[in-house]
Amino acid sequence: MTIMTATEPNWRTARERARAEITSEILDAGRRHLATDGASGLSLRAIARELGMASSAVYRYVASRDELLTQLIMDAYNSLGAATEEREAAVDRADLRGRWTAACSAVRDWAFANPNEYALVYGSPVPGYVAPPDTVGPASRVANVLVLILIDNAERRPDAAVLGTAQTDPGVSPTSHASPTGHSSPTALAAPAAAAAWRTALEPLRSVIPAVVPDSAIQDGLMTWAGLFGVISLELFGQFHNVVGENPGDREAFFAECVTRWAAQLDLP
Amino acid sequence: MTIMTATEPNWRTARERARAEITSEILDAGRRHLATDGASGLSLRAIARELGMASSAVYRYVASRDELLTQLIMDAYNSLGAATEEREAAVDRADLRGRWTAACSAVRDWAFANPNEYALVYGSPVPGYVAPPDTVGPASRVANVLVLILIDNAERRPDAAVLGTAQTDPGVSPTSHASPTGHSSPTALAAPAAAAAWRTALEPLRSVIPAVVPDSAIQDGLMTWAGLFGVISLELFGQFHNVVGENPGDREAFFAECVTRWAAQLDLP
DNA sequence: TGTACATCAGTGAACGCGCGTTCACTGATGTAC
DNA sequence: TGTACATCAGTGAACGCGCGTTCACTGATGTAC
Repeated sequence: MTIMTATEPNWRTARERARAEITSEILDAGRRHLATDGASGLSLRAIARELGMASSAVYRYVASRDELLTQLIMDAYNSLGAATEEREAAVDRADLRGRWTAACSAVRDWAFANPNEYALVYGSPVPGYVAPPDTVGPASRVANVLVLILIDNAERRPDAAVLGTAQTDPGVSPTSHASPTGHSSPTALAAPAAAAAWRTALEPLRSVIPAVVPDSAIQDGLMTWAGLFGVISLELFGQFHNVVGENPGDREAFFAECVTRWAAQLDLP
Repeated sequence: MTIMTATEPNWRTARERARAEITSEILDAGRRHLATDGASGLSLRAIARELGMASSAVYRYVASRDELLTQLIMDAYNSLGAATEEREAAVDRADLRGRWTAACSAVRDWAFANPNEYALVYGSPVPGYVAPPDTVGPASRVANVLVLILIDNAERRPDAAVLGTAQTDPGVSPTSHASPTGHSSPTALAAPAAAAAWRTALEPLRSVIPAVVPDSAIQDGLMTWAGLFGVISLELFGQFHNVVGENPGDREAFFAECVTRWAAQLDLP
């Protein structure tokens, strides 16, 4: 069973090597079960059965069902995060639109390659399960990539920052960088003081993003972020039936057009 | 138990009245169970227990667990659809922006009032469950409301249609009605023939929408539709932590700003 | 209005299944001398 | 290099639980004459 090789010299003992191997086999089996039965159908007994071991043996590797679930969630976030970072990093730093496109399609590709892990983290929450704080870091890797693009874009023409910050320009709700129609929000006209409420709402993100990025760009960033995951979720969860074509290439073409328009909304060059 | 009143004269017998009453009690209990245990935790035995009847008695009202689930899904779609239609119908027909705002906030309000039913229909699909075709109609009620707004908006200035239809304007990807930056999509520059792919992808929706509405407006409509459900899902499923503020009014203010900007993207007056 | 029969709601026991988790135990692997 | 002891992987039985669904049965409600 345990093959003695010198190819992995950093493993101390055969026992540890075997342990790592079986642990990852358990995680793999868990991922496979996620596919057929969903998160709430994840069963330690079924995994044990699949690996040909007694159900009690799994407890040598995993403390409980919930711990396995947490592990799978973290892995999913990290896998998606790594895929996105990698694809985005391959693009020339100055090509903001290219970076945006790379990141978006990396997310979509990952989601369709791993639909159940996507559903696990971006679908309905597992009832009765509460995510431990360890998941926060991995969960924000995709967002981080997108935020960096926003920052680089703002630094490209830093004048926009002065126009956009709450201090210098309160109460006005710029509908979009790109709107020539010049609608001002009805709320802004009726109650100038309350119109800054959306800026206040952005505080948590605002506090971790440099001042070059105007509030309005943060708002736009969040909206495209929501659009990205909205499009992917609707498609993956079956809401595109009779809406977007199902012929080869249709879904991809629709998504590509979304990415293009999001880029325009973000004013990426 | 059964109170004899003449207030519902259309009920033929006491038996039928009781039957309808208990059926709806079962559905209510099902909805309550959805809340605590999620769709995959929905249990006929638990419902029977809650109603104080033998587990086998539920089968007088419901053929199987899957049938109950289907019923709950249809009810959810209909409830959301009715809420949206009602709120939107209360707005002056000419006030397109008001109608859009009413529809959007109706969806959000309903989602937060019925988080589990929302998750049931817009969250991860229930593993092993396939929705019967009866659900298609109710499922599209929200979309219908939004589409009608798009149509009325296009009819407001029908010239846009000529500019936007595939026949007269193929290959060019207008990033937005409202974009003054004038980026043309890189795809369009590289391969004009393939650039119309996104138009082809819109065919299913295209075929049920009058020609006054240009392809580009359909694309924008789909993107805001995805943005709407994306924002609601991300918020409801807990992805706004450390992103959008959690003080009273923050989430609402953020959403209101989203609605305003979506309206601008759709070029609503 | 009264009786005979049909319909239907509800019962309780049972079948066969799967689950998470614990526990005392065996036997192999690793470590200290 | 060899032995004695500690560590750890894996076993199999058990506990107590919940589930969907079926079935023969009782008793109440409705209907036709």
